[in-house]
Amino acid sequence: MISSAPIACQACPVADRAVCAALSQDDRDSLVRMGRQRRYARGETIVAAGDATTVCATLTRGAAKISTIDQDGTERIVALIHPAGLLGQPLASSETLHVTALTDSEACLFPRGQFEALIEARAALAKRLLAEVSRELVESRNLIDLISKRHAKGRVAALILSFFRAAGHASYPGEIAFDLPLKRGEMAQLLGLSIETVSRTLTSLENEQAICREGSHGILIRSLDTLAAHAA
Amino acid sequence: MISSAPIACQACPVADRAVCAALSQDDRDSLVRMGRQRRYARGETIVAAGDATTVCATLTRGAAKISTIDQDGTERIVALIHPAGLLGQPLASSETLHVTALTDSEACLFPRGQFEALIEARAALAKRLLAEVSRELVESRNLIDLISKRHAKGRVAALILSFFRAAGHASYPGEIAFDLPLKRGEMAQLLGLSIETVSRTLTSLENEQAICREGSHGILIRSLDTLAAHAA
DNA sequence: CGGCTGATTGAATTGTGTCAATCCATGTGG
DNA sequence: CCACATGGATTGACACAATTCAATCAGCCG
Repeated sequence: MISSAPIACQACPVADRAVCAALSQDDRDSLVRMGRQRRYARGETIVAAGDATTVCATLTRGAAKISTIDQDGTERIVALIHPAGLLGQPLASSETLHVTALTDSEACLFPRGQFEALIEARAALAKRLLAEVSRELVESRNLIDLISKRHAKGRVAALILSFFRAAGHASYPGEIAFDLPLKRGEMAQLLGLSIETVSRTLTSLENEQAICREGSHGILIRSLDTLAAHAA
Repeated sequence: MISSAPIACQACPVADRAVCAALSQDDRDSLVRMGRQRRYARGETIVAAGDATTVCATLTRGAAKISTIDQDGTERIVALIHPAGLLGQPLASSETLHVTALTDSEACLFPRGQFEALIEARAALAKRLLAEVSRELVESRNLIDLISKRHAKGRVAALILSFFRAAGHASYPGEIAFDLPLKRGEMAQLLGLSIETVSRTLTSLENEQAICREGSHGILIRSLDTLAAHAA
């Protein structure tokens, strides 16, 4: 068990983008008092299926996946969360959703009941939350956009582009390196492909000079255009 | 152009489930005054890409799809909306999303600015909206769950089950018929398959007694178990 | 070092996309 | 009322892409 600590907003890398930004100093103080900050190692569970009704959180550092587990134990990824994103929506039942850290991560956890009470009391927070959930909805639809392509190369290219954009370097020229915090199996599952196809597709993209692989998760983009062409 | 009319909440089939249900009589009256009710024929555009920033709406009858169009003109469906669902999220930029009626439908349209002002003023509306958008987010993730399967039969079976559930008959025994308001091309596009594969998969499901087709859109479920097994 | 997990590669099989023909329902105009 | 055109759905044949099974490889930790 990794230790949890009081929340320190001054040091928060997403203080301006997270939903808490909507609050007055006073309200934020009371939110801080009821929340906890916690670190997670890669692979660690952040919110288990049962807890989803009792807790919600903001991811401050790292990356996370939201997934379901069906009866025969197969995991199915349904969302990827980047810093400032929400883990466990308030006001929505999601008893079957697991949240897991994809890389070493950090999050601020809030008791769901108290958090919802604060929503009730502060219209600004509700509005900000609404905006955030709407944003996640748009992202989720982008994800659907990704995977409803007919060919493996298109899906993989689109996934790479999506992480590239999430990493922040919106539209740089030249070569950019970043991390793809998913294992092959996770990519495969998300894209509806087999592990081997993902692997082969990546080597194929590398052979045609679209990307370079660095280790198993590092990606260096050599030709945005080629990727975009495949993803189209 | 089909005529638009003042909103009549007494006759609204989703008055209890739609977001407007959160409002007091007075507030609802003012919402009614700024909104318009309108009918749409199958295939008709409800919200065009550009309008998405100026209007939002509640679907009261029928079914709709939300889609993007990429540069080479290919449409890509990213969500399916059922009655009481939202068309065009307030507070989220979605300039590239088209909304189209899948069947003859009806919706209440609201000017986005005025609607957002009302959100600002009425916490209950914001909370209700938040709940609705969260629900759509869950549904969107279900959709991802649908299509991130590796085999065509699983995807098609899961889509049928999803519409079956949305149609309301949660868990009936025996044979149930309902309508699948998507053309083959739309199903294909959504599931990342070709039209022909969708067609062949349906005949295959029919051959193994899982479903019966009635016309091109009617589905009669003969074996929920078989479908569920494929969708697993 | 040996055992582990994850990634890659190869060869054979199966599934899916593509192209093309046909079918069916619907609607239109003569 | 029929002939015809139209858009969608279905079916077949073939090529190609993806899955499967199996072997190998690379990195990591005890």
